[in-house]
Amino acid sequence: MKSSRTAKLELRMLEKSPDLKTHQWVYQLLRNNLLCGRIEPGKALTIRGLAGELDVSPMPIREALHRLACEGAVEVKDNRRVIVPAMTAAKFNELCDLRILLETHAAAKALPYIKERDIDRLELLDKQIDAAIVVGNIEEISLINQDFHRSLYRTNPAQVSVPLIESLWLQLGPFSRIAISKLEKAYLVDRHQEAIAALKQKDAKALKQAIEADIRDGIASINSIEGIHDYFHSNN
Amino acid sequence: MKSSRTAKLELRMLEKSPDLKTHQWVYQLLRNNLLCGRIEPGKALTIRGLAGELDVSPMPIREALHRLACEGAVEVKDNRRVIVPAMTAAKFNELCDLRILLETHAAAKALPYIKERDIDRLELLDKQIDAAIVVGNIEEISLINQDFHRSLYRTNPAQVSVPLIESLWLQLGPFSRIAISKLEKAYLVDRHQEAIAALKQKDAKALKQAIEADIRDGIASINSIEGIHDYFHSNN
DNA sequence: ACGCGAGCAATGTGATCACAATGTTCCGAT
DNA sequence: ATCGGAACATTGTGATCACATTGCTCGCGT
Repeated sequence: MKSSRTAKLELRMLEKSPDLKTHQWVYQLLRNNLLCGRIEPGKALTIRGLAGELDVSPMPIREALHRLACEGAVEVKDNRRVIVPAMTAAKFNELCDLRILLETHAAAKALPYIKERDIDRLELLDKQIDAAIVVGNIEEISLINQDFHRSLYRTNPAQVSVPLIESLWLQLGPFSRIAISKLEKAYLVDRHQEAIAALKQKDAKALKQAIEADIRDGIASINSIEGIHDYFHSNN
Repeated sequence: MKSSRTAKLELRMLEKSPDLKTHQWVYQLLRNNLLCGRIEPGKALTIRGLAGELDVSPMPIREALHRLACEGAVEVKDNRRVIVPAMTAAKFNELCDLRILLETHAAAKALPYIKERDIDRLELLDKQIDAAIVVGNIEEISLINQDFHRSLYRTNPAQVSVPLIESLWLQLGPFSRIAISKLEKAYLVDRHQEAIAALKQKDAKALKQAIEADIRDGIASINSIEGIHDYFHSNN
C-alpha cells in the first residue's frame, strides 16, 4: 500500500495578491486545499517542505500551520509532527451533529437581516454550483457551496458562529473528499432552492429544515458509499 | 477618562514548567488573564511590549497572539494593531445563545460516558468553587468554573465541541469580568449540584436544563447590574 | 541473517536582524 | 493659535541562523 504520508502533494495554487501578507496567502492556500480534500488525512506536513514547495521562508508557513492547528484542520502530534488527522466514525457523527446544530441556528439568526441583494447573491452562487456540477468539478462545487452557506450566515452583522462553523468544515473537508471521490457520478443534489424559497418567505422553520436537509443529504450520500467504513480509523 | 488602551497591565503570572514550549506558556498565560478578565476590552497588545514584559523573544508572543486571534480572543485590526475586541449587546446575546446551544449539546453527548470517577472529580471542582466564593476570589471562581464545564464535556471521547466552546468563553471573558466586578457581593450561585444530580440519574433532559440554567443565571446576574449597558459599544 | 546502537539527516523552536508600514510628535507656516 | 507636514519612534512581518530533539539509516556484533 502506498503510504499517503509521504506521497507528493499537488497543491492547487492561488495567485498571491500583493496586499495579502505572505502568511495569509499560505493559510488560504492550504485551507482551500484541505477543504476540497486535496490534502488527504494522514498526510504529514512539514514546515521546511512546504516552504520549499511554495518558495517562501519557513516563517509564514509556521504561522499558517499553527492557525490551521488551532482550527482543528491539522493536528500537532507530541513528536512535533504535523499531520492531517484521521477521521473516526464517532468523530464524523459528532461533527455532522454540530454542523446541523450550528448552521440551522446561524441561518435562523441571519434570516431577519436578509435583503433582496443577499438573495440575489445566493441565487447566483447556486447557479454557479449547478454549472460546476454539470462539468463535474468537485473541488469547485465544494468551495462555492461553502461560499453559499457562509454568505447566508454572515448577513447577520452580530454573527460569531461562522468561525466555529468553518472549523467544522475544515475538519470534515479532507475526509469528505475521499468519500465524494468514491461517488460514481455527481448525483449531488442540494436543498439550496428550498432554502432560498424559505428566505423569500421569511420562514425560519422552513429555512432551518432546508439547511438541515442540505447537510443530511451530504451525509447520506457519503454513508451510501460502498465500503466507506474502511476509511474510518478505529483508534486514535 | 483614563484610557485603558495604554494602561499598564498587571498579568497574573504562571510558572513555566520546562516541558512546556515557550509559546504555549505565553498562550496559556494570556489566555488565563483574558478569561478572568485581567485584560480589559479595548486594551491594545503589542508583541514587543509583551516580549519585554514576559522576558522572552518576540517570536513566541507572535504565535500566542495569532492563536488567540484565530480563537476570537483578540482582534487584529487592519492597522495591524492587536486589541481585545469591545463587546456589543447583539454580540453578547449571540455568544450567550451559542453557549447554551453548544454546551447543552456537549453535556448530553457526554452523559453516556460519565463514570463514577468523573462525578467525583466534578464534585471536587464544585467544592473548590464554593471555597473560592467564600473568600471572594473571582478570578479563581472563573477559572475553576470553566474547569468544571470542560471536564464534563470532555468525558465524551469523540468530542469536538470543547474547542468551539472555549472560543466562546474567550470572547465573553474580558467583558464578564467587568460585569462581575460591578457586583456588590458575590451572590454567585451555580446549578452544578443540579447538573451532578442529573448525571447520577443519567437524565439527559435534566442535565441540559441544569446547564442552560447555569449559563442563564450568569447572564441574568450580568444583566441585573445597574448601568451595565454603558459598557456595550454601539458601533463596531 | 537478524537485532541493535551509533552517527547522520531532518524537524520545530526560538533568537536576532532588516525592512516596510504605521503611529506619534514637534516645529514651522499661515 | 491652528493646521499640516516632516522627522522620528514603534510596530508587525519575514528571512536567516543556532540549537535541541526526533526520525532514520547504515554498519557492527552476535
